[in-house]
Amino acid sequence: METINTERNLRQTHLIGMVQMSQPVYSKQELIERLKEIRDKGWIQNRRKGNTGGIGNTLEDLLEIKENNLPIPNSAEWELKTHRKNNGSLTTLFHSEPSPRSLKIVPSILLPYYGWKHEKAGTKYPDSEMSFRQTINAVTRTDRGFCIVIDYDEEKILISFDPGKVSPKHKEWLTSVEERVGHIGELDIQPYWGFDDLFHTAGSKLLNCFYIDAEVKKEGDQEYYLYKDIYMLRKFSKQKFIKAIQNGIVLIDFDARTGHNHGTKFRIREDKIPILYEEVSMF
DNA sequence: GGTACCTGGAA
DNA sequence: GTTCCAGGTAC
Repeated sequence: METINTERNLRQTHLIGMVQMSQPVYSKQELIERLKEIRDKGWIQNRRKGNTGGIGNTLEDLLEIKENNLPIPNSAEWELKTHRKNNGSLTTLFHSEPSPRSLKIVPSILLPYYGWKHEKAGTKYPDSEMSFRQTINAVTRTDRGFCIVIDYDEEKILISFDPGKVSPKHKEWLTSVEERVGHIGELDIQPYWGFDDLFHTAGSKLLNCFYIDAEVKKEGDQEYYLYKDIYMLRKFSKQKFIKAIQNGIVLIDFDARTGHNHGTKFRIREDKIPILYEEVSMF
């Protein structure tokens, strides 16, 4: 395993890499140094115009790494996450489709029976385009009546629907749901994630994490990033994770339209990622 | 080529 | 903070 730590060598390795060899490998301390160098460069132009993931992709370009493949030892145990400061948006932790998987419950049930007409149906998309987008937490129901329930006895978390909690603004939608489903009440089949499966997915992806909190500015239609706060987070905690769900800090995000199910995400409120870990370092 | 993942917003 | 939404890749 070779260690590369100069710009020139990185470039050479990258060129060689294009014809066959592996990426450069850093020690964790060297990766932190590289991240600090990038921070010290100041504002950096987005290199992936038109892609909303530009902030993360641009950082990956600067590190000369492939997506989701950190060039450090035990890279399978590490994740690189980039987040925009001050935009209030959620950070995606990982994706996981709910059980029972065989039912493909999102595209086969939630979207057709509980979805609504996509706002761009008839323009960008076909007239029949449906949408089911819900960001759901365990503390309050959404205005369409969905929430997360944690069942400690059965060791699973599940999605609940209460038509009595649907906001009046969605009255027409509720009526259409009743017509489509045939009756109204709790979901006949509640999507769920078993604790074991969930902890396995979360733990294997989030065990350790480099988390970069970046500032963003825009000049014209061009974005610039300042990769400012560098965190090293170690030892993902299942206990803290389930508690964060219970407290409404971690949410479940359904994200499907007819032509594209973006997948079901576990997401966390801004800047809260460190609370999921036993050890937090900042650089 | 379909499904489940990845990276994330804007209002 | 909530609601609704985006372009991509791995297999």
